[in-house]
Amino acid sequence: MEQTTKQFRKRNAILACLRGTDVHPSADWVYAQLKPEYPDISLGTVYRNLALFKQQGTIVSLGTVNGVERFDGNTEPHVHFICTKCDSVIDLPQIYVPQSLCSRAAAETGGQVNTCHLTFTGVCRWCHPNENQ
Amino acid sequence: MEQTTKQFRKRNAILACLRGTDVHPSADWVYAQLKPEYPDISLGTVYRNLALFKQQGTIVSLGTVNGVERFDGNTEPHVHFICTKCDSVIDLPQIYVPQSLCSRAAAETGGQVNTCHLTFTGVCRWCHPNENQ
DNA sequence: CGTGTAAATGATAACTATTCTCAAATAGGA
DNA sequence: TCCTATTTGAGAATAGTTATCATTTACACG
Repeated sequence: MEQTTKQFRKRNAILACLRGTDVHPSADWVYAQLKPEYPDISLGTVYRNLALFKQQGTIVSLGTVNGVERFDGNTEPHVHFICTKCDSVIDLPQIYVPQSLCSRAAAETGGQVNTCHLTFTGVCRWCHPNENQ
Repeated sequence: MEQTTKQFRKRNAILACLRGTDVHPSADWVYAQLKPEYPDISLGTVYRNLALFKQQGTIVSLGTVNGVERFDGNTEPHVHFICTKCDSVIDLPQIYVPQSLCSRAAAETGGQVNTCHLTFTGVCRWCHPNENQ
C-alpha cells in the first residue's frame, strides 16, 4: 500500500479526478482541474492516462459530445442525458435498460455484445427557457 | 419537379446516397461514393450539405465512431449495433426502446428530451472469430 | 435571349482534438 | 549509489472538420 507513493502521483490524480466528479469530463477539463495542484502536468499525460484507463476498463468513454471525448469514472452501466445547449452530461440513475433488450441484441447481431448505451439528448432544466430553476 | 435539374444536383446526390445505403456512412464515404459520378465534387461540399441536412432534420447523426462522424438517412428512431473491430454500424430493427423509458427520462431531467439513442457495441458476426459465417 | 443576384461549389487554408516522438526525469530494485 | 524500465513534458505531427473566398451556377426579370 506504500506503492502509491510517487511514481504514479499524476496518474492517480487523474483517476481520482474522474472518480470524484459527475460532470463526465473531457481530457481538457481534467487537465484544467489538475493544473493548480500539479502546475507542470502536461495535457499529453492526461490523454495518455485516460487512454490507458479506458483500455484497462478502469474508466469508460461516453463517446464524443460536440467533437470532444467525454469520460466517466463510473463503470457501472447507467443512462445518460446530454444537453445540446450546454453540453453537460447528466446521469439518469433511476432508468435502466431492460436486460431483455441486451439479450435480444446479442441474438439479433449474431455476434458478441459488450456494452449498451442508452442516451437521451435534449435541453437540460437549467438551459430550458420555460423552466429556469 | 423539373426543379431538380441542375442547381442541387450534387446536394440531391448526397442525400440520395445517404438514403440508399444502410452502412451509416461518414462524410468521406459519401465523398468516395459520389466521386466517380461527380468527379469534380469537393469534400467540403459533402461536409457542408451533411451539416445542412442534419440541421434541417433531414438526416441524423449517430455521433462519432472511432473519431469520425457517422450519419443515417433513416430518421426513424431505431437501435444500433457498432462493431468495435470493423467500425460497422448495423441496425437492430426488431428492438425498440420502451416509450415508458423516454417519458421517465423527460420527468427525471426536468428539461426537454428530444432524442433517444440505444446503442450496443461488440463484435459483429463477421468479425467474431468463433462465428465466421 | 442577355443581365443581375443570390446561392452553391471547389480549392485550400485554418482550426481543433488527439496522438506521436523523443529526450529528460523519476521510481524503485540491486 | 547505480541501473533499467517507466512516466512524463514539450512540442511536432496527424486527422477530421470547418471556414474562407473567388468562381460558377441557377433562375428570375427584363
